Amino acid sequence: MRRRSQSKWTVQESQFCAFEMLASLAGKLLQESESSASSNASEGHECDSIGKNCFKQEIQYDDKPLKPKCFEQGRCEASVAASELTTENGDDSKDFRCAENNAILECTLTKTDPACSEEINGDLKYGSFPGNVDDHSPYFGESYNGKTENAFKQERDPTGLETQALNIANNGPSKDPVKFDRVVKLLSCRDPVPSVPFTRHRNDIKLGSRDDEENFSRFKRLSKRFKASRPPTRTGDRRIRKLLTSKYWKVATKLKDFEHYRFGGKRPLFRKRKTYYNYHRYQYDMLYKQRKIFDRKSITSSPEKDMNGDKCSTAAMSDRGASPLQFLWDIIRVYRSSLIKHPTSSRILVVQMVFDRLLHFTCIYFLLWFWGMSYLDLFSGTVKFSIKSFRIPELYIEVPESATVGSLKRTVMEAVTALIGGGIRVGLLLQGKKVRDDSRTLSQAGISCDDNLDALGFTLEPGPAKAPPTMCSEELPLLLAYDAAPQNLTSSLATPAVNAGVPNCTSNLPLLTNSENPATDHEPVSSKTDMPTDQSLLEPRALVPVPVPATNVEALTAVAVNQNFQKSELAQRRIWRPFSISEVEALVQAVEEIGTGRWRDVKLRAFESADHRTYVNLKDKWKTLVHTAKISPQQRRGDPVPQELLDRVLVAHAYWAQHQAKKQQSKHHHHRHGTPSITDTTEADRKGVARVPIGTM
DNA sequence: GTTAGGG
DNA sequence: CCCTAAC
Repeated sequence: MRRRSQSKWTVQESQFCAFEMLASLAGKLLQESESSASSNASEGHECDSIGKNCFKQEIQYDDKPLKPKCFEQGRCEASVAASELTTENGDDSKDFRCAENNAILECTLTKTDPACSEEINGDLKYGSFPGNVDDHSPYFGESYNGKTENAFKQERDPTGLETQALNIANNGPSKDPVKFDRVVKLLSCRDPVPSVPFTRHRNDIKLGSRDDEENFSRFKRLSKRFKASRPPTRTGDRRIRKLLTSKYWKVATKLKDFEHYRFGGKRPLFRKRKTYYNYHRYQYDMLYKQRKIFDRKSITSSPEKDMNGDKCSTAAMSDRGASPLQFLWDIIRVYRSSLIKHPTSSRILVVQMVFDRLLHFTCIYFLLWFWGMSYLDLFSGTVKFSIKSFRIPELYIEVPESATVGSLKRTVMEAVTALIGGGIRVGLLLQGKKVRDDSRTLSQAGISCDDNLDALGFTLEPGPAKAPPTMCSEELPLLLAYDAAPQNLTSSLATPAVNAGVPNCTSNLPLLTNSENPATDHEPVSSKTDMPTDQSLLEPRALVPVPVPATNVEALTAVAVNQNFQKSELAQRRIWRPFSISEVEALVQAVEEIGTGRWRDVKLRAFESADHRTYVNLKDKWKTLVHTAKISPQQRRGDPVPQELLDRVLVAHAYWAQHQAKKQQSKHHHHRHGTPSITDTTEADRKGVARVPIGTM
């Protein structure tokens, strides 16, 4: 009997470590497959002898790009899997928010080479549960000590469905189409209501204290060995946060969402940072799934695997002549749309659109993009992953009541395009019925704030595919945040254009809550016929190998992914608005009068009507002004600020700094002696009396 | 909600 | 422009 043990190394985390690790890991795997074209016959042997070190080095976070042989040439595979979950109270599984709260990010690294696996397994099994093993599998039969594992498996997977899924994923789907269908459903999980057993056992695992305890201790042991899997320390966490802020704020935001989804609705205990320890402790409660992905070489050599490997994606994509972008139409829906009262004008309609979740395919796109891989890589054996529950922002659209139906559709289309890319067609529903006459005005069509606040609906349908706009890459690719990541992907983080088209009136608007109407939620808003779905991609029957230049697909994918994410999830950054000279003037003036510690007052006095300037903006601008004033003119960039203004900046800065120091001093003095000091100007400040003396200016 | 400061 | 801490 063929002996093959399987090692799994599974860590589940929220926050950033998972991502950090995955990115690092994926990057290194890629690096290896790229740079190690020349390997030799002694691989297996070498690996046996240095297996532990190999692996340890491999997933170590800190640099050290050592290349263990056993990771070369796609023989080792990383698998990240996550699935749709519902809540424990399965009855509520239709609840949008419930489902949202269960995003799971899970990483499974699977070592597949038999020659290497044993050594590594010895090291890695600490962190893994031996689930997902089919007793009848010739691959696994021998290497398991049946009882415990079986019991555990039963407990976790009472129907065996998951086991089947994994088994089939491992061994290929061709033998039992029916079973495979089930499994495909399970794995792809487009259905927001996954099978109950699947859900339940995971929750059991996550919440069960016994397992938690066990896992945690396992994890601790594991983390001693592998730096990458260490429990994030405060410092580490902080470092990663730092890493992900600023230029990488977008990802940080996204990851925060993960965190939110992961824990937001389920474990109040973990909402607060105070419970940091417990929080992290529970992060390592684990894990359920691993999937082996096809070996790159065997895909090309085995016709059977061709059926569900590489060619699948190629066929599915090219078959429909679709740009990868169009995959999205199948998974983006308007979850709810309604009219909202405009804060000031009754003649203006404000349309609120809440999008359905982006299901896991979109998330896959994101990760592909994140790792700089192409869609085809998904099927060619490098990594496999999915993540659930991305959110795209709500959309607010203002239109005058006198606007036409057509213009509303167009406006929505533009806004949505800004969010997720082009090539969409927007339909308008009123009371569930399509409004077709584009030429009528909204009030003629019966759309007004007065009566039907909730009767409005939209459909998003795939429209004529447009060529993705070219991207400019002004900033470094996000991937560079991880030194191991491939750097050849020219991803762009250019400022998205969303704000231009979408009035940012979120904060001003009273939200109509609890107005969800489940009946309209699942309006067939996406074409059932044209759209490639994730399922169709995995489905054997859908596979009609069509030769297509892979490079095109890759290119398109990269672009689409980038755009989609930069424009949806990542599109909330305020657009950059350089300060004009007159604004600077006003700011300087105000600070001269008010001082540097009362930015709210500055805002109120000088920028009251400038909605796009917050007091934080002003404070930041002052900061940069001071800096600009201090450096030499040659070092300055951008629109030159008149030297006269900069001089005033310096004077005011110095004055108020001194003023503040004096205040501090007097405070201390006051404290020590208990007597008020006449130098205490706090009261004067508050009234705006104090200001930079004219003489000093 | 504001302010201060690092990025 | 963002984020967080501290207030």
